Amino acid sequence: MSTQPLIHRLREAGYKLTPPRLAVLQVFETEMGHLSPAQVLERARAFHPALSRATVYRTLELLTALGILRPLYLSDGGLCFTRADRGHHHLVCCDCGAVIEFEECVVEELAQRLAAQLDFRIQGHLLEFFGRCGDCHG
Amino acid sequence: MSTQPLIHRLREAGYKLTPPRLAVLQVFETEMGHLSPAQVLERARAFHPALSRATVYRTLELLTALGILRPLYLSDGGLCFTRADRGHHHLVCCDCGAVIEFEECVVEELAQRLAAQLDFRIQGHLLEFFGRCGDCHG
DNA sequence: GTATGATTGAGACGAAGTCTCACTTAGAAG
DNA sequence: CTTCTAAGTGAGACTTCGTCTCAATCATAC
Repeated sequence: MSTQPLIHRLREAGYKLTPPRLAVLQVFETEMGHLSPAQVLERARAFHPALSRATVYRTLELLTALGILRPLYLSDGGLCFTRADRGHHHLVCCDCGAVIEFEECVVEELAQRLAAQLDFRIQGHLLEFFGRCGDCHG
Repeated sequence: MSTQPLIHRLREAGYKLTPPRLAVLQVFETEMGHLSPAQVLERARAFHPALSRATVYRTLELLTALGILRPLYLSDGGLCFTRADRGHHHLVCCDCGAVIEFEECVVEELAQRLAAQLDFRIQGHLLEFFGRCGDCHG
């Protein structure tokens, strides 16, 4: 994700390019994983110290609507955001909350089929397995 | 999901069988979809009017630990619970929030492979596609 | 029936997200 | 460059949601 084309997308959609928005974009430029709104706020203040909590939420919502970010609800209870240009695959332990990520993706073909059948433009996916990790099932 | 064997599981695990726990179990006996804690509270009060919010959370946590329920973090922002004995497959529209469920499951084989590789006892899964539904993409 | 530890309800508490509003600013127009 | 204006912002009040505490209650074993 390079910031340049994203700036274009903002302006094409009629939104202004402001320091707070740039700061949030910059955070996700270097972040490959997922971040909570509080983490985004903390990191984005490195670029724009006056950034407020409300603006972080507004910007995350905007970038989600534009398909640049996507929300991710992890099993530890928190809402996070991640870049929309990747799939997410993980196993979550219901007991200890451990998250194991894996890369293998078996859903691309299904995605294309569903997109065609349902007239849905698919941007990404989340595949989550849950159960007990080796430490927790005795 | 019949309540009888679940009652056994509770007692075998050393937990008492109380009216609040029964009430929550009864709610999920007739509910095929997912419910937020607030919804569970509301519905379970039909069976046990004095039920408190704290107890709902405690019971949901307990039933999750026992593998009877599982948390589900939907893209509309809320934590829900659903019966753990099914997979969940849906498409979510980032624009309007519409959720389209589908049944086809392509992950069973992958689940078994990962379980073996990672020593993980898999109880269920969530497969979520996101993007824009037919109404929202122009 | 009694004893006892698990479970509960109520409400205080804390964290997280939303809303409002006066102020600021990005971008357009001249 | 300067002016104008609607979009965007920060601050903080507010609401909502989940957690914690603790005295009272209750399920179960005996």
